[in-house]
Amino acid sequence: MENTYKLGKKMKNKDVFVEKLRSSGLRPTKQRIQISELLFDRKNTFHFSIDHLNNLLKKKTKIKVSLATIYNTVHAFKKKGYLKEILINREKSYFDTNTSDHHHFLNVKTNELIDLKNEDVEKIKIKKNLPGKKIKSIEVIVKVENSN
Amino acid sequence: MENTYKLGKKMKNKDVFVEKLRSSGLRPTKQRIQISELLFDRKNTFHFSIDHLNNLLKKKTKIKVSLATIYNTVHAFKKKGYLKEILINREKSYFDTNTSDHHHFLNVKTNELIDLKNEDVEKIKIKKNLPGKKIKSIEVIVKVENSN
DNA sequence: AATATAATTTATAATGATTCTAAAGTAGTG
DNA sequence: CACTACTTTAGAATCATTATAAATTATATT
Ligand SMILES: [Mn+2]
Ligand SMILES: [Mn+2]
Ligand SMILES: [Zn+2]
Ligand SMILES: [Zn+2]
Repeated sequence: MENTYKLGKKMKNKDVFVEKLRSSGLRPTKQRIQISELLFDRKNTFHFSIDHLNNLLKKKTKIKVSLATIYNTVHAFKKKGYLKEILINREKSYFDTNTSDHHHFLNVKTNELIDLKNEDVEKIKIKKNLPGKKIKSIEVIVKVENSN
Repeated sequence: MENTYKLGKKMKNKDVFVEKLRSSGLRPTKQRIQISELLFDRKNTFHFSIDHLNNLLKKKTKIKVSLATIYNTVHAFKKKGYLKEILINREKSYFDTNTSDHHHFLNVKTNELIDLKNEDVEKIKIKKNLPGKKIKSIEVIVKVENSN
């Protein structure tokens, strides 16, 4: 029953994103729709840098999107909670289309990130607490390298 | 019996760092000795940025040390294993004089880091492993904010 | 102690990801 | 269509970091 539209016709993907943008208070411009399709119209979530997204746009789409708009859009999506930023590297920002709480493997050679499923990490227990502070998130990064 | 020198006289701190530098293959220049004293001649380890270290040098010492030398020295010390780099922020690099394996609280408002003692975190168990890869380190960052 | 050599420091320029600016373009509203 | 606020864009500005290359210094050698 999800993804219905008007007279029960299935919505086109584009319309889903138009809806999502509008309901977020973001005008559904062709740039934002195009970026939404690249980021969210997939079976699996993934991790990307601005540079990576820029290349995707150049390869997979006809419209030209300026770098400034890519930055603007990614930050808008992050602010709305559709993306998370991940800190693995000082040189570049990385983003994650998986916005749930989860942990990561990080290949230190390639900077490739791989999601850890929650069942793959035993619950983290912090036995200390800081007075006047509350825990906002707990993030684990497991750095890995080739084992030969 | 640690920290002895020649005829059993106690080494001066400076001499300790001269020794440490020389045994690391780094010439004991006055800049490196000065930075060593600021970073390592303390009761407790701490976290710092290049900017922070630069301010310390200006306030606490007479000699002038160029920014380039601060960068060079911090990177040399990191390479020798006397410092660790911590990624909490894309804007700046942060370093840690505690080079043991340990986890952190991070105050997301102030970017202040606080070490978690090993006994404060229940052992992290990763139940999945990546074929052909071995775990190099596991780092936990517990983000905290004011709880009012 | 003077000399030679390589390492180090330094001022300054270059880099590069990100942010800013302000002008042109576009979506929504009536 | 006309109006307004939002968005996109090219290009400039920012700023932490790194590179460059000349001057200085540490150390080994005579
Ligand atoms: Mn950001
Ligand atoms: Mn570095
Ligand atoms: Zn992820
Ligand atoms: Zn620490």
